[in-house]
Amino acid sequence: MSTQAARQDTVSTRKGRATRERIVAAAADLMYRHGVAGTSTPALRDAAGVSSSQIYHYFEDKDDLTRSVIAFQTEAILAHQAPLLARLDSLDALRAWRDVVVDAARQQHGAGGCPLGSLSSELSDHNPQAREALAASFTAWATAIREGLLGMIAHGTLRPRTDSDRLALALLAAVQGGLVLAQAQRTTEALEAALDTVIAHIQEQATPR
Amino acid sequence: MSTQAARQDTVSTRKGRATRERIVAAAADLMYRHGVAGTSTPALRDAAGVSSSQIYHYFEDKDDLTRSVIAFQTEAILAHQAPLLARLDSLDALRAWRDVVVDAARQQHGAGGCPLGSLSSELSDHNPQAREALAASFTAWATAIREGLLGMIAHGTLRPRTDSDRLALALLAAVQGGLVLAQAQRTTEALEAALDTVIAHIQEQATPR
DNA sequence: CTACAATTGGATCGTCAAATCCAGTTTCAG
DNA sequence: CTGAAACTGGATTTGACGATCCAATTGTAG
Repeated sequence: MSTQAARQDTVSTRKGRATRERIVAAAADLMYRHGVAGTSTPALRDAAGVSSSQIYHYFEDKDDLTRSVIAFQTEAILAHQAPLLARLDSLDALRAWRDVVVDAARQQHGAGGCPLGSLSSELSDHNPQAREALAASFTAWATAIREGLLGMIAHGTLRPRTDSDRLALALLAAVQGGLVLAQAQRTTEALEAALDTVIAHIQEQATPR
Repeated sequence: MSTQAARQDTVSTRKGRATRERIVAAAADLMYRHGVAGTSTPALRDAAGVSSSQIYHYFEDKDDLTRSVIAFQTEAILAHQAPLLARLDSLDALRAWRDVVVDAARQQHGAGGCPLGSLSSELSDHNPQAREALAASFTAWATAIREGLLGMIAHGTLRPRTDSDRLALALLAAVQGGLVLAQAQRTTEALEAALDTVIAHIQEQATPR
Protein backbone atom coordinates (compact mmCIF):
# COMPACT_ATOMS: atom_id res chain seq x y z
CA MET A 1 0.00 0.00 0.00
CA SER A 2 1.68 3.18 -1.15
CA THR A 3 -0.87 5.95 -0.70
CA GLN A 4 1.21 8.61 0.96
CA ALA A 5 0.11 9.73 4.38
CA ALA A 6 -0.91 13.27 3.48
CA ARG A 7 -0.26 15.76 6.24
CA GLN A 8 -0.07 13.79 9.41
CA ASP A 9 3.55 14.94 9.65
CA THR A 10 2.73 18.46 10.79
CA VAL A 11 0.25 17.21 13.38
CA SER A 12 2.00 17.05 16.69
CA THR A 13 -0.19 18.08 19.61
CA ARG A 14 -2.79 15.91 21.29
CA LYS A 15 -5.52 18.46 20.54
CA GLY A 16 -4.42 18.61 16.94
CA ARG A 17 -4.73 14.89 16.50
CA ALA A 18 -8.20 14.98 18.06
CA THR A 19 -9.31 17.72 15.67
CA ARG A 20 -7.95 15.86 12.70
CA GLU A 21 -9.75 12.72 13.75
CA ARG A 22 -12.97 14.61 14.28
CA ILE A 23 -12.78 16.01 10.76
CA VAL A 24 -12.17 12.60 9.23
CA ALA A 25 -15.02 10.98 11.15
CA ALA A 26 -17.47 13.73 10.20
CA ALA A 27 -16.30 13.64 6.58
CA ALA A 28 -16.70 9.86 6.48
CA ASP A 29 -20.26 10.19 7.73
CA LEU A 30 -21.18 12.96 5.31
CA MET A 31 -19.51 11.30 2.34
CA TYR A 32 -21.27 8.05 3.11
CA ARG A 33 -24.64 9.75 3.25
CA HIS A 34 -24.25 12.36 0.52
CA GLY A 35 -21.37 11.16 -1.58
CA VAL A 36 -17.99 12.86 -1.96
CA ALA A 37 -19.20 15.47 -4.45
CA GLY A 38 -22.24 16.06 -2.26
CA THR A 39 -20.10 16.87 0.77
CA SER A 40 -19.17 20.57 0.90
CA THR A 41 -16.54 22.18 3.05
CA PRO A 42 -19.12 24.42 4.76
CA ALA A 43 -21.22 21.35 5.62
CA LEU A 44 -18.16 19.55 6.92
CA ARG A 45 -17.16 22.66 8.85
CA ASP A 46 -20.47 22.59 10.70
CA ALA A 47 -20.68 18.83 11.16
CA ALA A 48 -17.21 18.57 12.63
CA GLY A 49 -17.49 21.84 14.58
CA VAL A 50 -14.31 23.29 13.09
CA SER A 51 -13.41 26.26 10.94
CA SER A 52 -12.43 26.02 7.31
CA SER A 53 -8.84 26.89 8.07
CA GLN A 54 -8.62 23.82 10.25
CA ILE A 55 -9.69 21.54 7.42
CA TYR A 56 -6.95 22.97 5.21
CA HIS A 57 -4.47 22.89 8.01
CA TYR A 58 -4.76 19.13 8.31
CA PHE A 59 -5.42 18.24 4.68
CA GLU A 60 -3.90 19.44 1.42
CA ASP A 61 -7.24 19.55 -0.31
CA LYS A 62 -10.45 17.60 -0.67
CA ASP A 63 -8.70 14.72 -2.43
CA ASP A 64 -6.33 14.36 0.46
CA LEU A 65 -9.20 14.32 2.92
CA THR A 66 -11.03 11.78 0.78
CA ARG A 67 -8.04 9.47 0.94
CA SER A 68 -8.12 9.64 4.72
CA VAL A 69 -11.82 8.83 4.66
CA ILE A 70 -11.12 5.75 2.55
CA ALA A 71 -8.56 4.60 5.11
CA PHE A 72 -11.00 5.35 7.92
CA GLN A 73 -13.83 3.34 6.37
CA THR A 74 -11.53 0.49 5.44
CA GLU A 75 -10.36 0.30 9.01
CA ALA A 76 -13.94 0.41 10.30
CA ILE A 77 -15.20 -2.35 8.05
CA LEU A 78 -12.26 -4.65 8.61
CA ALA A 79 -12.46 -4.11 12.36
CA HIS A 80 -16.11 -5.07 12.24
CA GLN A 81 -15.70 -8.04 9.91
CA ALA A 82 -12.48 -9.55 11.18
CA PRO A 83 -13.79 -11.02 14.44
CA LEU A 84 -16.70 -12.65 12.61
CA LEU A 85 -14.47 -14.07 9.93
CA ALA A 86 -11.61 -15.15 12.15
CA ARG A 87 -13.77 -17.75 13.86
CA LEU A 88 -15.30 -19.47 10.86
CA ASP A 89 -15.25 -23.11 11.86
CA SER A 90 -18.56 -24.34 10.50
CA LEU A 91 -21.20 -23.62 7.89
CA ASP A 92 -23.33 -22.23 10.68
CA ALA A 93 -20.64 -19.71 11.52
CA LEU A 94 -20.55 -18.69 7.85
CA ARG A 95 -24.31 -18.29 7.93
CA ALA A 96 -24.01 -16.19 11.07
CA TRP A 97 -21.67 -13.87 9.17
CA ARG A 98 -24.22 -13.73 6.37
CA ASP A 99 -26.92 -12.80 8.88
CA VAL A 100 -24.88 -9.93 10.27
CA VAL A 101 -24.36 -8.49 6.80
CA VAL A 102 -28.00 -8.93 5.83
CA ASP A 103 -29.32 -7.55 9.12
CA ALA A 104 -27.17 -4.45 8.82
CA ALA A 105 -28.55 -3.78 5.35
CA ARG A 106 -32.08 -4.53 6.44
CA GLN A 107 -31.92 -2.08 9.33
CA GLN A 108 -31.42 0.83 6.96
CA HIS A 109 -33.61 -0.61 4.21
CA GLY A 110 -30.59 -0.84 1.98
CA ALA A 111 -29.91 2.87 2.23
CA GLY A 112 -26.31 3.92 1.80
CA GLY A 113 -25.03 0.66 0.46
CA CYS A 114 -21.47 -0.34 1.31
CA PRO A 115 -19.26 2.58 2.41
CA LEU A 116 -16.40 1.26 0.31
CA GLY A 117 -18.59 0.28 -2.61
CA SER A 118 -20.15 3.69 -2.98
CA LEU A 119 -16.80 5.45 -2.61
CA SER A 120 -15.37 3.18 -5.27
CA SER A 121 -18.26 3.75 -7.62
CA GLU A 122 -17.86 7.49 -7.35
CA LEU A 123 -14.08 7.75 -7.33
CA SER A 124 -12.40 4.82 -9.06
CA ASP A 125 -12.72 6.09 -12.59
CA HIS A 126 -11.23 9.52 -12.06
CA ASN A 127 -9.01 9.31 -9.04
CA PRO A 128 -6.19 6.80 -9.48
CA GLN A 129 -4.95 7.19 -5.91
CA ALA A 130 -8.39 6.56 -4.50
CA ARG A 131 -8.86 3.62 -6.85
CA GLU A 132 -5.62 2.00 -5.72
CA ALA A 133 -6.47 2.48 -2.08
CA LEU A 134 -9.95 1.03 -2.56
CA ALA A 135 -8.60 -1.89 -4.56
CA ALA A 136 -6.29 -2.63 -1.64
CA SER A 137 -9.23 -2.34 0.76
CA PHE A 138 -11.27 -4.83 -1.20
CA THR A 139 -8.31 -7.17 -1.42
CA ALA A 140 -7.83 -6.99 2.33
CA TRP A 141 -11.51 -7.71 2.88
CA ALA A 142 -11.41 -10.65 0.47
CA THR A 143 -8.33 -11.93 2.25
CA ALA A 144 -10.13 -11.81 5.59
CA ILE A 145 -12.97 -13.83 4.11
CA ARG A 146 -10.51 -16.24 2.54
CA GLU A 147 -8.78 -16.81 5.84
CA GLY A 148 -12.12 -17.64 7.34
CA LEU A 149 -12.66 -20.25 4.65
CA LEU A 150 -9.18 -21.60 5.29
CA GLY A 151 -10.22 -21.96 8.91
CA MET A 152 -13.16 -24.04 7.78
CA ILE A 153 -10.80 -26.22 5.81
CA ALA A 154 -8.53 -26.59 8.83
CA HIS A 155 -11.56 -27.61 10.85
CA GLY A 156 -12.43 -30.25 8.32
CA THR A 157 -15.67 -28.56 7.36
CA LEU A 158 -14.51 -27.93 3.83
CA ARG A 159 -12.42 -30.12 1.59
CA PRO A 160 -8.74 -29.19 1.42
CA ARG A 161 -8.95 -28.63 -2.32
CA THR A 162 -11.65 -25.97 -1.98
CA ASP A 163 -10.69 -22.85 -3.94
CA SER A 164 -10.88 -20.44 -1.02
CA ASP A 165 -9.53 -17.57 -3.10
CA ARG A 166 -12.26 -17.77 -5.69
CA LEU A 167 -15.02 -18.37 -3.16
CA ALA A 168 -13.91 -15.40 -1.07
CA LEU A 169 -14.14 -13.14 -4.11
CA ALA A 170 -17.55 -14.60 -4.95
CA LEU A 171 -18.80 -13.89 -1.43
CA LEU A 172 -17.48 -10.33 -1.49
CA ALA A 173 -19.02 -9.71 -4.91
CA ALA A 174 -22.30 -11.13 -3.62
CA VAL A 175 -22.19 -8.64 -0.75
CA GLN A 176 -21.39 -5.69 -3.02
CA GLY A 177 -23.92 -6.59 -5.69
CA GLY A 178 -26.56 -7.40 -3.15
CA LEU A 179 -26.04 -4.01 -1.50
CA VAL A 180 -26.22 -2.17 -4.81
CA LEU A 181 -29.58 -3.79 -5.51
CA ALA A 182 -30.73 -3.29 -1.93
CA GLN A 183 -30.13 0.43 -2.27
CA ALA A 184 -32.44 0.69 -5.27
CA GLN A 185 -35.01 -1.90 -4.20
CA ARG A 186 -35.00 -1.08 -0.50
CA THR A 187 -35.07 -4.82 0.11
CA THR A 188 -32.44 -7.33 1.09
CA GLU A 189 -33.96 -9.91 -1.23
CA ALA A 190 -31.17 -9.85 -3.80
CA LEU A 191 -28.48 -9.69 -1.12
CA GLU A 192 -29.91 -12.77 0.52
CA ALA A 193 -30.36 -14.56 -2.78
CA ALA A 194 -26.77 -13.91 -3.80
CA LEU A 195 -25.20 -14.81 -0.47
CA ASP A 196 -27.37 -17.89 0.01
CA THR A 197 -26.60 -19.13 -3.47
CA VAL A 198 -22.85 -18.84 -2.98
CA ILE A 199 -23.09 -20.39 0.46
CA ALA A 200 -25.19 -23.23 -0.94
CA HIS A 201 -22.43 -23.87 -3.43
CA ILE A 202 -19.88 -23.89 -0.65
CA GLN A 203 -22.03 -26.35 1.26
CA GLU A 204 -22.08 -28.64 -1.75
CA GLN A 205 -18.28 -28.55 -1.59
CA ALA A 206 -18.26 -29.44 2.08
CA THR A 207 -16.94 -32.70 3.38
CA PRO A 208 -19.70 -35.28 3.60
CA ARG A 209 -20.76 -35.10 7.20
CA MET B 1 -43.88 2.41 -13.47
CA SER B 2 -45.17 5.89 -12.64
CA THR B 3 -42.26 8.27 -13.31
CA GLN B 4 -44.01 11.01 -15.24
CA ALA B 5 -42.80 11.67 -18.74
CA ALA B 6 -41.36 15.12 -18.08
CA ARG B 7 -41.62 17.47 -21.06
CA GLN B 8 -42.03 15.28 -24.06
CA ASP B 9 -45.49 16.85 -24.42
CA THR B 10 -44.23 20.16 -25.78
CA VAL B 11 -41.93 18.42 -28.26
CA SER B 12 -43.68 18.22 -31.56
CA THR B 13 -41.41 18.74 -34.54
CA ARG B 14 -39.09 16.16 -36.05
CA LYS B 15 -36.05 18.37 -35.46
CA GLY B 16 -37.10 18.94 -31.86
CA ARG B 17 -37.28 15.22 -31.16
CA ALA B 18 -33.85 14.76 -32.70
CA THR B 19 -32.38 17.50 -30.51
CA ARG B 20 -33.97 16.04 -27.42
CA GLU B 21 -32.60 12.62 -28.24
CA ARG B 22 -29.14 14.06 -28.88
CA ILE B 23 -29.15 15.72 -25.46
CA VAL B 24 -30.18 12.52 -23.69
CA ALA B 25 -27.57 10.44 -25.49
CA ALA B 26 -24.79 12.91 -24.71
CA ALA B 27 -25.95 13.22 -21.10
CA ALA B 28 -26.03 9.43 -20.72
CA ASP B 29 -22.47 9.23 -21.97
CA LEU B 30 -21.20 12.04 -19.75
CA MET B 31 -23.07 10.81 -16.69
CA TYR B 32 -21.73 7.31 -17.21
CA ARG B 33 -18.17 8.56 -17.45
CA HIS B 34 -18.20 11.39 -14.93
CA GLY B 35 -21.23 10.71 -12.75
CA VAL B 36 -24.35 12.86 -12.53
CA ALA B 37 -22.81 15.46 -10.24
CA GLY B 38 -19.73 15.48 -12.44
CA THR B 39 -21.73 16.35 -15.52
CA SER B 40 -22.18 20.12 -15.90
CA THR B 41 -24.60 21.89 -18.17
CA PRO B 42 -21.76 23.66 -20.01
CA ALA B 43 -20.08 20.29 -20.65
CA LEU B 44 -23.35 18.80 -21.84
CA ARG B 45 -23.94 21.86 -24.00
CA ASP B 46 -20.66 21.25 -25.81
CA ALA B 47 -20.95 17.47 -26.00
CA ALA B 48 -24.43 17.56 -27.49
CA GLY B 49 -23.73 20.60 -29.64
CA VAL B 50 -26.67 22.55 -28.31
CA SER B 51 -27.21 25.78 -26.41
CA SER B 52 -28.19 25.92 -22.76
CA SER B 53 -31.67 27.16 -23.59
CA GLN B 54 -32.27 23.99 -25.58
CA ILE B 55 -31.48 21.83 -22.57
CA TYR B 56 -34.01 23.71 -20.47
CA HIS B 57 -36.50 23.78 -23.29
CA TYR B 58 -36.69 19.99 -23.33
CA PHE B 59 -36.15 19.30 -19.64
CA GLU B 60 -37.50 20.89 -16.49
CA ASP B 61 -34.17 20.72 -14.74
CA LYS B 62 -31.23 18.41 -14.22
CA ASP B 63 -33.33 15.93 -12.27
CA ASP B 64 -35.74 15.65 -15.13
CA LEU B 65 -32.90 15.06 -17.56
CA THR B 66 -31.41 12.48 -15.23
CA ARG B 67 -34.66 10.54 -15.25
CA SER B 68 -34.57 10.44 -19.02
CA VAL B 69 -31.00 9.18 -18.87
CA ILE B 70 -32.08 6.38 -16.55
CA ALA B 71 -34.80 5.38 -19.04
CA PHE B 72 -32.27 5.59 -21.88
CA GLN B 73 -29.71 3.36 -20.16
CA THR B 74 -32.36 0.89 -19.04
CA GLU B 75 -33.57 0.59 -22.61
CA ALA B 76 -30.00 0.16 -23.88
CA ILE B 77 -29.10 -2.56 -21.42
CA LEU B 78 -32.31 -4.51 -21.81
CA ALA B 79 -32.07 -4.30 -25.59
CA HIS B 80 -28.57 -5.70 -25.37
CA GLN B 81 -29.34 -8.40 -22.84
CA ALA B 82 -32.76 -9.59 -24.01
CA PRO B 83 -31.66 -11.45 -27.14
CA LEU B 84 -28.98 -13.30 -25.18
CA LEU B 85 -31.36 -14.21 -22.39
CA ALA B 86 -34.36 -15.09 -24.55
CA ARG B 87 -32.57 -18.07 -26.02
CA LEU B 88 -31.24 -19.74 -22.93
CA ASP B 89 -31.75 -23.40 -23.62
CA SER B 90 -28.63 -24.94 -22.16
CA LEU B 91 -25.92 -24.38 -19.59
CA ASP B 92 -23.63 -23.49 -22.48
CA ALA B 93 -25.99 -20.70 -23.52
CA LEU B 94 -25.92 -19.41 -19.95
CA ARG B 95 -22.14 -19.50 -20.04
CA ALA B 96 -22.19 -17.61 -23.32
CA TRP B 97 -24.19 -14.88 -21.63
CA ARG B 98 -21.65 -14.87 -18.83
CA ASP B 99 -18.84 -14.47 -21.38
CA VAL B 100 -20.51 -11.48 -23.01
CA VAL B 101 -20.81 -9.72 -19.64
CA VAL B 102 -17.26 -10.54 -18.63
CA ASP B 103 -15.78 -9.59 -22.01
CA ALA B 104 -17.52 -6.23 -21.95
CA ALA B 105 -16.05 -5.50 -18.54
CA ARG B 106 -12.63 -6.75 -19.56
CA GLN B 107 -12.50 -4.55 -22.63
CA GLN B 108 -12.61 -1.42 -20.49
CA HIS B 109 -10.61 -2.91 -17.65
CA GLY B 110 -13.63 -2.60 -15.42
CA ALA B 111 -13.83 1.17 -15.93
CA GLY B 112 -17.27 2.69 -15.58
CA GLY B 113 -18.94 -0.27 -14.01
CA CYS B 114 -22.59 -0.87 -14.79
CA PRO B 115 -24.42 2.22 -16.13
CA LEU B 116 -27.43 1.43 -13.95
CA GLY B 117 -25.36 0.39 -10.95
CA SER B 118 -23.37 3.60 -10.83
CA LEU B 119 -26.47 5.74 -11.34
CA SER B 120 -28.17 3.87 -8.52
CA SER B 121 -25.22 4.24 -6.21
CA GLU B 122 -25.14 7.99 -6.76
CA LEU B 123 -28.87 8.72 -6.82
CA SER B 124 -30.90 6.16 -4.90
CA ASP B 125 -30.39 7.64 -1.46
CA HIS B 126 -31.43 11.19 -2.26
CA ASN B 127 -33.68 11.04 -5.26
CA PRO B 128 -36.80 8.96 -4.66
CA GLN B 129 -38.01 9.23 -8.24
CA ALA B 130 -34.68 8.05 -9.59
CA ARG B 131 -34.58 5.27 -7.04
CA GLU B 132 -37.98 3.98 -8.06
CA ALA B 133 -37.10 4.08 -11.72
CA LEU B 134 -33.84 2.25 -11.10
CA ALA B 135 -35.55 -0.33 -8.92
CA ALA B 136 -37.95 -0.99 -11.78
CA SER B 137 -35.01 -1.25 -14.18
CA PHE B 138 -33.28 -3.83 -12.03
CA THR B 139 -36.52 -5.75 -11.64
CA ALA B 140 -36.99 -5.79 -15.41
CA TRP B 141 -33.42 -7.01 -15.85
CA ALA B 142 -33.90 -9.72 -13.25
CA THR B 143 -37.13 -10.74 -14.94
CA ALA B 144 -35.35 -11.10 -18.27
CA ILE B 145 -32.78 -13.36 -16.61
CA ARG B 146 -35.52 -15.30 -14.89
CA GLU B 147 -37.33 -15.90 -18.15
CA GLY B 148 -34.11 -17.26 -19.57
CA LEU B 149 -33.92 -19.70 -16.69
CA LEU B 150 -37.56 -20.64 -17.23
CA GLY B 151 -36.58 -21.41 -20.80
CA MET B 152 -33.92 -23.76 -19.51
CA ILE B 153 -36.53 -25.46 -17.37
CA ALA B 154 -38.85 -25.77 -20.36
CA HIS B 155 -35.99 -27.32 -22.30
CA GLY B 156 -35.47 -29.85 -19.57
CA THR B 157 -32.01 -28.49 -18.74
CA LEU B 158 -33.06 -27.45 -15.26
CA ARG B 159 -35.39 -29.16 -12.84
CA PRO B 160 -38.94 -27.77 -12.77
CA ARG B 161 -38.64 -26.97 -9.09
CA THR B 162 -35.62 -24.72 -9.63
CA ASP B 163 -36.16 -21.36 -7.91
CA SER B 164 -35.70 -19.22 -11.01
CA ASP B 165 -36.62 -16.04 -9.17
CA ARG B 166 -33.94 -16.40 -6.56
CA LEU B 167 -31.30 -17.53 -9.01
CA ALA B 168 -32.03 -14.62 -11.34
CA LEU B 169 -31.49 -12.19 -8.46
CA ALA B 170 -28.30 -13.99 -7.51
CA LEU B 171 -26.98 -13.73 -11.07
CA LEU B 172 -27.83 -10.04 -11.28
CA ALA B 173 -26.21 -9.36 -7.92
CA ALA B 174 -23.15 -11.28 -9.07
CA VAL B 175 -22.95 -9.02 -12.13
CA GLN B 176 -23.36 -5.84 -10.08
CA GLY B 177 -20.95 -6.84 -7.35
CA GLY B 178 -18.44 -8.18 -9.83
CA LEU B 179 -18.54 -4.88 -11.70
CA VAL B 180 -18.09 -2.83 -8.53
CA LEU B 181 -14.98 -4.82 -7.71
CA ALA B 182 -13.80 -4.74 -11.32
CA GLN B 183 -13.89 -0.96 -11.25
CA ALA B 184 -11.56 -0.78 -8.27
CA GLN B 185 -9.35 -3.73 -9.13
CA ARG B 186 -9.28 -3.20 -12.88
CA THR B 187 -9.68 -6.95 -13.20
CA THR B 188 -12.63 -9.17 -14.01
CA GLU B 189 -11.42 -11.76 -11.49
CA ALA B 190 -14.18 -11.14 -8.95
CA LEU B 191 -16.84 -10.83 -11.64
CA GLU B 192 -15.82 -14.19 -13.04
CA ALA B 193 -15.60 -15.79 -9.62
CA ALA B 194 -19.07 -14.61 -8.66
CA LEU B 195 -20.76 -15.54 -11.93
CA ASP B 196 -19.00 -18.88 -12.16
CA THR B 197 -19.91 -19.77 -8.60
CA VAL B 198 -23.60 -19.03 -9.12
CA ILE B 199 -23.57 -20.86 -12.45
CA ALA B 200 -21.84 -23.84 -10.83
CA HIS B 201 -24.66 -23.92 -8.29
CA ILE B 202 -27.21 -23.82 -11.09
CA GLN B 203 -25.41 -26.67 -12.79
CA GLU B 204 -25.63 -28.72 -9.60
CA GLN B 205 -29.37 -28.14 -9.78
CA ALA B 206 -29.53 -29.29 -13.38
CA THR B 207 -31.28 -32.49 -14.41
CA PRO B 208 -28.86 -35.39 -14.34
CA ARG B 209 -27.89 -35.80 -17.95
C1' DC C 1 -48.90 32.69 -47.35
C1' DT C 2 -49.12 33.68 -42.89
C1' DA C 3 -49.66 33.62 -38.15
C1' DC C 4 -48.49 31.14 -34.27
C1' DA C 5 -46.01 27.72 -31.84
C1' DA C 6 -41.73 25.42 -31.52
C1' DT C 7 -37.03 25.91 -31.49
C1' DT C 8 -32.52 28.12 -30.99
C1' DG C 9 -28.35 31.31 -29.54
C1' DG C 10 -26.12 33.32 -26.18
C1' DA C 11 -25.78 36.69 -22.55
C1' DT C 12 -26.71 36.86 -17.75
C1' DC C 13 -27.95 36.22 -12.77
C1' DG C 14 -27.70 34.28 -8.23
C1' DT C 15 -25.71 30.85 -5.52
C1' DC C 16 -22.48 28.11 -3.54
C1' DA C 17 -18.26 25.57 -3.03
C1' DA C 18 -13.06 25.10 -2.87
C1' DA C 19 -9.34 27.20 -1.38
C1' DT C 20 -6.51 31.17 0.55
C1' DC C 21 -5.19 34.60 3.85
C1' DC C 22 -4.08 36.73 7.98
C1' DA C 23 -4.63 37.86 12.52
C1' DG C 24 -5.17 35.89 16.95
C1' DT C 25 -4.67 32.09 20.45
C1' DT C 26 -2.86 27.88 22.43
C1' DT C 27 0.70 24.48 23.22
C1' DC C 28 5.02 22.93 24.56
C1' DA C 29 10.21 22.32 24.33
C1' DG C 30 14.15 23.97 26.44
C1' DC D 1 9.16 31.67 31.33
C1' DT D 2 9.33 32.43 26.75
C1' DG D 3 9.42 32.18 21.99
C1' DA D 4 8.55 29.45 18.05
C1' DA D 5 5.51 26.26 16.15
C1' DA D 6 1.02 24.42 16.10
C1' DC D 7 -3.52 25.53 15.98
C1' DT D 8 -7.87 28.24 15.28
C1' DG D 9 -11.59 31.85 13.65
C1' DG D 10 -13.59 33.84 10.11
C1' DA D 11 -13.53 36.98 6.25
C1' DT D 12 -12.50 36.76 1.50
C1' DT D 13 -11.38 35.54 -3.25
C1' DT D 14 -12.14 33.07 -7.36
C1' DG D 15 -14.51 30.43 -10.30
C1' DA D 16 -18.02 27.29 -11.85
C1' DC D 17 -22.57 25.66 -12.20
C1' DG D 18 -27.64 25.50 -12.53
C1' DA D 19 -31.02 28.08 -14.22
C1' DT D 20 -33.40 32.14 -16.50
C1' DC D 21 -34.33 35.49 -19.97
C1' DC D 22 -35.25 37.46 -24.31
C1' DA D 23 -34.59 38.20 -28.89
C1' DA D 24 -34.16 35.85 -33.24
C1' DT D 25 -35.15 32.06 -36.26
C1' DT D 26 -37.43 28.00 -38.03
C1' DG D 27 -41.26 24.83 -38.78
C1' DT D 28 -45.98 23.97 -39.89
C1' DA D 29 -51.16 23.99 -39.62
C1' DG D 30 -54.81 25.95 -41.94
